[in-house]
Amino acid sequence: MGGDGRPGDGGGGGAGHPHQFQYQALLAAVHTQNPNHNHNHNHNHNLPFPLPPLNGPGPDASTHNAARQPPTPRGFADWSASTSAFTSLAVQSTPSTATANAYHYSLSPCYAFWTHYMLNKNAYSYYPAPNQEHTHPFSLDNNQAKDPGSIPNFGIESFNTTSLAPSMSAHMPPMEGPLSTKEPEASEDMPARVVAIKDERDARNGIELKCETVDALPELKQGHESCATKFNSGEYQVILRKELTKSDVANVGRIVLPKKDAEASLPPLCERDPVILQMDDMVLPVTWKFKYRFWPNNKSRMYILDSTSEFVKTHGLQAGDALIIYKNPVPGKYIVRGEKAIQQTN
DNA sequence: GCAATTGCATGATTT
DNA sequence: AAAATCATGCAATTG
Repeated sequence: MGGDGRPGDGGGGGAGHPHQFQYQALLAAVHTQNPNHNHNHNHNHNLPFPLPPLNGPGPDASTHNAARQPPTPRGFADWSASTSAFTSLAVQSTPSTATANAYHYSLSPCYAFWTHYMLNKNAYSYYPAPNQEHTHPFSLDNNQAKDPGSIPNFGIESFNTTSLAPSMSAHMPPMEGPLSTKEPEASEDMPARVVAIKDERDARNGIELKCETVDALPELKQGHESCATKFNSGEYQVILRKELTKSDVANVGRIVLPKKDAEASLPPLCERDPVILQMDDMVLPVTWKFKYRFWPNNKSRMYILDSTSEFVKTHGLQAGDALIIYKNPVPGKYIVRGEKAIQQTN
């Protein structure tokens, strides 16, 4: 049955996925649009932010599972092609001492930067610009600060990231720059505590999440890996990370989610009724609509994220890559990102 | 009848 | 060793 969370609307021609190409074209576009853009370093000035024609990011990225973002501010959604520049930057490995199966959790600088930028740019009342006293190769120095479209900086606080998951922090390269005002890394056996936006409780059908105050999370269940990225009064918290398996990417567009994380951070699934989760793509101007549900399994449950094939294809995710879900300051939504595994250079 | 989806069972791993 | 979790294959269902 197609009930699939196809895009904004009944995905008529589900079979062909011409859209992935559009997305990719979108991504690629930036490169050509911003020839100056140096892929490797020195982004501290003259960042490729030719600024988004808010009225129309061009490509018809609005179909399918994903709905194009409206020109209005919505969490991470409000951006345009220029932003995809970050994608290109993302392809870089980290110096991590990666162990064999190490998590390649790396908010690569580009992402960090992107986030940094976008938050500043789009957050409106949510997130004023990040603290600029951080110096970092990617620090936004003056650029976005001058972005006419950005909101004024109200007393910026620090933008920090707190890594919690033992497993994650263990491999997560210390985030640099703006993102690295990180707390003393939680050591492997020391799961840290995280402050999180508490809203799961109120999350009824995944649509009415209420973004309340920042509050101490009771206790992210043991082992729950999480990473809170803090921006002033708001936080971006990694609520779930899944290293994709063959079946996650090759199958029928469904990804098995780690039970613990799913139960801890996604809307509760009371019945068998699936819940549609809207997730803003972290690098594309689209909002994915995934069907979140579970299968009874033995005496337990298996949590599934459905209708993910477009997302996977669009990001070219393969086994070994990862799916990362963040909490979105926008009530009822999440932010999703596909993370390519770091290629190991022997 | 076929292809795409969905639901479930089972074996492998991990805890 | 037992229990829990998860990856995956496959049957059932749907369009």
